[in-house]
Amino acid sequence: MPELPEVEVSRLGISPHLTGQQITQVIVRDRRLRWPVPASLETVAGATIEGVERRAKYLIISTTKGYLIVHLGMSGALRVVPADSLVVKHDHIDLVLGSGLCLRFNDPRRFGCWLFSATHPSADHPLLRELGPEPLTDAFTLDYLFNASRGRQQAIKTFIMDNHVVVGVGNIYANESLFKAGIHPKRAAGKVSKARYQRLVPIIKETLARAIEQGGTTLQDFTQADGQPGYFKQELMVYGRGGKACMQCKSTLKEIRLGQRSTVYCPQCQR
DNA sequence: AATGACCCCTGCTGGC
DNA sequence: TGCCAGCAGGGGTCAT
Repeated sequence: MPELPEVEVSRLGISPHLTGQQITQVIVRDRRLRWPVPASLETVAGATIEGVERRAKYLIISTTKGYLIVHLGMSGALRVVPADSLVVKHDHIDLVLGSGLCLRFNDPRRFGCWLFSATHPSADHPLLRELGPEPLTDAFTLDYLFNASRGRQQAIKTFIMDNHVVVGVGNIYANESLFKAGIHPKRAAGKVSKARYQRLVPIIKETLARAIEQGGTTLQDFTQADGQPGYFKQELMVYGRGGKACMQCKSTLKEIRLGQRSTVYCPQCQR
């Protein structure tokens, strides 16, 4: 679920309910997340929320008493619900708000995290300080990506999924973007021509941006008890379609593993 | 420095 | 129907 678009959609969905609200209570039901939830998390009780930002797939909740760093991992979800809503399995954390609502975190696999930072984490926190540029900003350019790729033997797919290179390109969008750009996922990043990066960079931006727009469906369902949308499934050209026909040339799509992740491509369209 | 393997965890699917 | 292997949208850490 949480690709960059989903995280951004979550941010847009929760931000209006959080900003300006006082945190009346912090409820931690299970501390066993990616890292143990620190006791310092509870110190934001009584603080007022100033805003919610996103950096890569991290959400940063700014409060008058410090910053919360939230990651959804593979299966995490954030919802704004009435504070007395029935707690279900895997509801690990609540931020109870003065409005009577609460921000509720559910995460079956517990790969997500909730951490506290006294200072703004984007520049100095170990998890955030080494991150590459945001793909949807002007910092992510053809020249940047091309220069970063020179000398790299690594497969281009793992290269564009590397958060040091560019953040937020998850497995789905790496597959889809390389297909649209006509680039074979195993090709060495350093051997892809500048002309092909010139195609790839805007394709990554467009693919992510459109998915955020589609995430609007999730946004509408946001306060409902459960919304399990499959809204970009119908747009996927290769992801999850191994063995099926290429939508462009009808060749059989190949599925391989690259960096422990399923990788699907068209051997005809992608070189 | 760069690269790849491994692991964290639960839930779902597909094969037998 | 039940059981089990394999896989899942992330990413930090460690060994090479």
